[in-house]
Amino acid sequence: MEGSWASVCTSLKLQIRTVKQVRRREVIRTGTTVEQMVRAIADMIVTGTMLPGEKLDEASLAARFDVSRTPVREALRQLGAMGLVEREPNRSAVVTNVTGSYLHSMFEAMAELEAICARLSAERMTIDERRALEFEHRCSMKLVHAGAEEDYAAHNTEFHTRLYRGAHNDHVFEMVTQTRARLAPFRRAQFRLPGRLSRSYEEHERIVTAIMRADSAAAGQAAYSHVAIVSDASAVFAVTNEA
Amino acid sequence: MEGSWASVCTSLKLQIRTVKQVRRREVIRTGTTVEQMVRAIADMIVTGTMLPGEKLDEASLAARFDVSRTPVREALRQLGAMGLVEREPNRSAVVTNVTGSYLHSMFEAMAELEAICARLSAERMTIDERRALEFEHRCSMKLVHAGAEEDYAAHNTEFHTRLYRGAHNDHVFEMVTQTRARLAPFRRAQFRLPGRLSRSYEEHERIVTAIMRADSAAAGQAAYSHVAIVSDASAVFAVTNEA
DNA sequence: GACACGAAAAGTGTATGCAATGTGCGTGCC
DNA sequence: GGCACGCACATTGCATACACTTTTCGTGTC
Repeated sequence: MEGSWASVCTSLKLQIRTVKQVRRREVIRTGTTVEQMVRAIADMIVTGTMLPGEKLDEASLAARFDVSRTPVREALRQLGAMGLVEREPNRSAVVTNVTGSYLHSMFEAMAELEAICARLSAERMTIDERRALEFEHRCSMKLVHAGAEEDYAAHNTEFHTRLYRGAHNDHVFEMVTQTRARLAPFRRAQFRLPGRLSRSYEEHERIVTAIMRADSAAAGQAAYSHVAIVSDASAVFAVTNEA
Repeated sequence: MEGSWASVCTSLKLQIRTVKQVRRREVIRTGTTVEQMVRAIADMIVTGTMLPGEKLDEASLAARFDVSRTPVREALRQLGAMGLVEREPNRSAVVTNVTGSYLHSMFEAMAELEAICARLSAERMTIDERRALEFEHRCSMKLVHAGAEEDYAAHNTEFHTRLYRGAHNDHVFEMVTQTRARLAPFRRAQFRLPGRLSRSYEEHERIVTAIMRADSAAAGQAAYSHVAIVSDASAVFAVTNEA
C-alpha cells in the first residue's frame, strides 16, 4: 500500500538524488520521484534532522532535490496525510509539532497498541519467531553493560519491530508503525536518561518471558507499562520542543 | 490535521462543484479544490458509489470536477496515503480492494480498537456523555421494532462515534475512525441479515450498561465481541467483492 | 490460424507559467 | 509614538504543455 509506514521506516537510508539527467531520466529502482522524496523527507523528520515546527518551503525543496514543485507538492500532501507535516491553504507545510495533550494521547495509544501486539505475539508467534526475539534480546545485554546508547536504540527498534510482526496482523502492524514514526521526534533522548538502558532491558525481559510462556495477559501488561515508562521518560524532553 | 478522518466522515454530503467561474474563483467555504475532491471521492468510496477495484482515471475525474489534473493527482495521492485507493507507477489509481486476509486483520484490529474505546469511555466519559450515549441507544429501540435498516445504520454510526469520542484520546479516535472508513465498503449489507438489528441492539445494551456502571473490563469485552460478530456477518458479503 | 513485431493511442509523470493569497515593511495619519 | 492603511514581495494553488511508459490493436510472417 502506498505510503505504508512499513516501507518508510525499514528504509532508513537517506535517498536524495543529487544529480539529474537533463532529458534522460535515470532509472531509479526505488520508484518515482515523489516516493523518493516522501522517504527522504520522512527520514529527515523521524531521525530529527528536521525539527518539529520547521517550515518546508516548496521551492527550496524543489531546488534541493532538483525537481519541479509538482512532485514536491504531491510528496507534502502525502506526508500531510501521514501526519508528519501539517498543511493549511496558502501556508508553508511545517513539520508536525503536536500539542502536549495530543502527544499524551499518542503515547497512550502506543501503549495500547504495543499491548495488543504483545498479547497476540504471545499467542501466535512461531517457534522461530520466539527464538529470534529471545536471541535479539539476549544480544542486547552487552550493549547495556557497555552503555552503548546508540547501538541499544537500534536494537530497541528491532526488538519492537519483531513484536509488531509477531502479532500476525497487518493492519495493527501499520497502525503501530505509523504511530511510532510520529512519536519518534519526541522520544529521541529517552536512552540518555541515567539508568534507562538497564530498566529498558528489564522491561524487555518481562515481555520476552511472558511471550515464551505464551502468557498473553502478562505479555500485554508488561508491554503496556514498558511504553508508559517511556512516555514518562520522554515527557521532559518533549516540552522542550514546543514551538 | 489534514486528511483527518474526522472531517471526511462527518461531512457525508457530496460536495462536487459543478460550475466554475471562468477567471474569478467563487469563494467556497469548504477549503481548497483538493480538499473538496478528497472528501467527495472518499464519500463515494465509503458509501459504496464506487466499488472496490474500480479505476480512478485522472483525466475523467478532472473533467467530472471541472478542474485540471494537478489537484486530482494530489487528491489521489492523499487518498492513497489514507488507504482508500491504491496506486502504482504509471497505473490508474483503483479503489482499494483488500485481500481476505487483510480484511480479517482490519476487523480484528477494529475489535481491539473498539474495546479500547469502550474501556476508556467507561472510565472517562462525563456524566453528560454517558447520558447522551444511553439516550441515543434508547432511541434506537423503535428503529429495531420498525425494522428500519437504513435509519438504524445511521444511528449505529452515531452510537459508535460517541463511543470513540468518549475515550478522550484523539489519536485513538483518528485510528478507529480511519479503520472504520476503510472497512465501510465491506460491511454495507450487515444489517440486512435477518435478526441482525435486534442482536446489534442487545450488544449495544451490554456496552451501555457496562459504561454506565463504569465497568471498563466488561465494556471492553462487550465491544470486542460486538465487532467480532459484525466481522462474521460481513464475511459473506465481503467475498462477493473480491475482484 | 497463431504468434511476433511495431506503431498508434491512451494515460501517467513532471515542468513551467500565471493567478491568487498571505506577509512584511514603509508611510501617513491620529 | 503608536496604529492603520496600503503596496511590494514571497509563496502557494491551479492550469497547461510536454515527455515518458504502458497497453492495445493491427499487420505481416511462419
